[in-house]
Amino acid sequence: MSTFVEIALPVPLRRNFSYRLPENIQGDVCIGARVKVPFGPQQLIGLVLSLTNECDVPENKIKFITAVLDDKPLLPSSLSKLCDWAAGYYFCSHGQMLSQALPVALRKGADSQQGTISELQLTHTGLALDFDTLKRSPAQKRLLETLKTQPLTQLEFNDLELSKAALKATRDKGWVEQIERQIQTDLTWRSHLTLLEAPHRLNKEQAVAVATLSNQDGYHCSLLEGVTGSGKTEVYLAVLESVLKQGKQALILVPEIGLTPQTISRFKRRFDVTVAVMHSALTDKQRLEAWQLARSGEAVIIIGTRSALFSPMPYPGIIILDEEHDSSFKQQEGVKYHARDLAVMRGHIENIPVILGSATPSLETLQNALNGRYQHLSLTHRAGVAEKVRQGIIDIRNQPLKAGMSAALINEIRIHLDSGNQVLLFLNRRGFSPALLCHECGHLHECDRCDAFFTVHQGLNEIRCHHCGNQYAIPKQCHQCGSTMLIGQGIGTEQLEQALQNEFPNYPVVRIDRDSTRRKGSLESHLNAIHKGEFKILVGTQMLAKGHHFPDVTLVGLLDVDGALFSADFRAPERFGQLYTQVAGRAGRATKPGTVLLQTHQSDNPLLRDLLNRGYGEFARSQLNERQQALLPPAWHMVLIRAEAHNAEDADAFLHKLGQLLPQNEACEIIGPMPAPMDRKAGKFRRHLMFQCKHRKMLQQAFSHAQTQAELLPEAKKCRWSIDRDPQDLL
DNA sequence: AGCACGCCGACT
DNA sequence: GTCGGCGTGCTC
Repeated sequence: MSTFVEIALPVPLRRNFSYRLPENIQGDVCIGARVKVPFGPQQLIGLVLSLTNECDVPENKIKFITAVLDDKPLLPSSLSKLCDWAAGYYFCSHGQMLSQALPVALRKGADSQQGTISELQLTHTGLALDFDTLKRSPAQKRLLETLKTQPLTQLEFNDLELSKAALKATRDKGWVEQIERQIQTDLTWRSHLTLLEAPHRLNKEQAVAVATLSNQDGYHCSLLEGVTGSGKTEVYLAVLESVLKQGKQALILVPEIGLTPQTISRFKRRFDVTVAVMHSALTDKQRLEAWQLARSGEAVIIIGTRSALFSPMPYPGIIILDEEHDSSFKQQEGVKYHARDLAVMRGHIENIPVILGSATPSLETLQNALNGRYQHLSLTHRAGVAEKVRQGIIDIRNQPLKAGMSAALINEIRIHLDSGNQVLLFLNRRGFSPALLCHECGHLHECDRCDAFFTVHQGLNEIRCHHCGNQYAIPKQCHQCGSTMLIGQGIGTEQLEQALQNEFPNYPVVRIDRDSTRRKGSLESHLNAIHKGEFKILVGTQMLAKGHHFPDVTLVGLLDVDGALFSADFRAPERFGQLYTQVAGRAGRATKPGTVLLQTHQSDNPLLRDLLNRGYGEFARSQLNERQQALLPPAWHMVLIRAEAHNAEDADAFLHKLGQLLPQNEACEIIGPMPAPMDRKAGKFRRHLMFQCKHRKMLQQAFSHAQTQAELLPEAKKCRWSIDRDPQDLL
């Protein structure tokens, strides 16, 4: 009879915890069940990892389990295997991994079995109501009319895009009530799949892809490389049809920005099945409901962002990850897992196919496709686009610039505007100016907590540090010499917007960046206005590049190619290639050929020439070659250890010791400790240590050994440190 | 991550 | 006098 249990707890500590089992529940606890345990001054909920008879934790420290919450494992075995593997791969504890994988509500102790879902429905009064009396409240009227045909879940209510106020009003008047309904496991879809619309006609390439992808049994990973507008989604839908017809569920992962109501409705329109949507804006309760819909098998299509990867599926059929190159698939806080890599692993474990789709595949995926680990399918035909995009480089060496724009660019903008089209300009720097300069003494105003300059935000009359929360009113005088001659240095989107408005007073300008879209829903309303043609000039940061299509844009300008292409990060060229290809794909359509213009000081740069002349595919292949030469990912494997402390020495000392625990040979490389690209951030010093290995296995073994030792170092307590396996950026 | 404990500034 | 700011240290 076991007396001890090992528990995974959702705390950011890289270890598990042991507890004693009280006599009265010894027989009733199984591996994988949730338990409530005392942890310091609080009670936490953890998962049982194992039952043992012995335990080396000192007698006086070990405590008793408070309660057992589940009588069977919470997660299906495939998911606990995935978490197991991921904990090893990302050098974290099971508890850390589980706190990513479990809906918060379950971590807080919500009932896992009961599976209820709350729905809105009409009350008796509401049913009896004459809707014509609601002429002056159209939103309420629409809500009541929808509810008359069917009850709505919270999520379906969100889809209606009605305000919370409208709902509140109808509830306050006693017309609408919220009830809890049992999730009924309606599995008729498994034998009778109904299509709501006829599939589109596929072109030859699509048909080949669908035929290949539909005839797979068991695990296969495929890269679907399809240029923008080549109809990847139609391929997904056709493959889904065959998966669903076999009575199996599908998991679809999309980037954060890609999960729009349009994307979701694309899937809902085709199949008459329950679609569960999971994204970061859900409340804990909504997320739990979606999770339970997936686990019961009632949800047939589960579509979501990164964390939806951990949705349980009793009838798993396929995993599709769209825009696989997108960096939002990499978790940046807590366990820094990559949803793409874990999706492939999950496919392995569940023994189901995985499709990675992109117009601009990441070098990681491309390498796997080229060496045959993944199947490589291509869609090269852009539907409805006759002419190839015109592309041009504007050499801005020694050119006078107006708010960052050369005369050539301004001229081109005018031509496109005057022929009635829209123009899109990219500048990846928000604010008015990226620095505030004293015209008399040359002093640049620097954040007192970071190694960074303040950005001037003229509209807010503030200077802000974009790296911590620091903000002040724009100073009247120089902090160094007292002069009042302060000028903004450099160009941000806010200034570019103003300059364009002055230059083209007859063409309305809109700016899309984090500042102009801070309010919830304002991005959508801006985008709508753009589609209606209310704006002719579009200014924006990367935000504007991803996922949005503007058919009337015929000119795209990239103002600061140099900043994007030549950053300290080794992935900068890859990212730029992807950005460039994505925006080029957005310019123009059948009747209106598109133009893309790049401003650079390095017009003969070979990278840039390569990208423009040969396209992303070839560019990516030569990049891959360079990474191989430079012993960088994906050729070699990398783990980055970040340490931060109030004084730099503490961080350095720890990383130095850690470095000494790592092996030294020709198949691995230790770089650092060195200052992070931004040495001081939010008042703390940040240091990096990189460990790279030729072989994945060696990195795994060497680092997990070193990590265990490092935890015990006295230096480890003097700083905060984190591990980033396969880092996406080195910042 | 929480949460407690502990030590210094502006308020009923 | 104390309420509360967040630095530090611990959690089987």
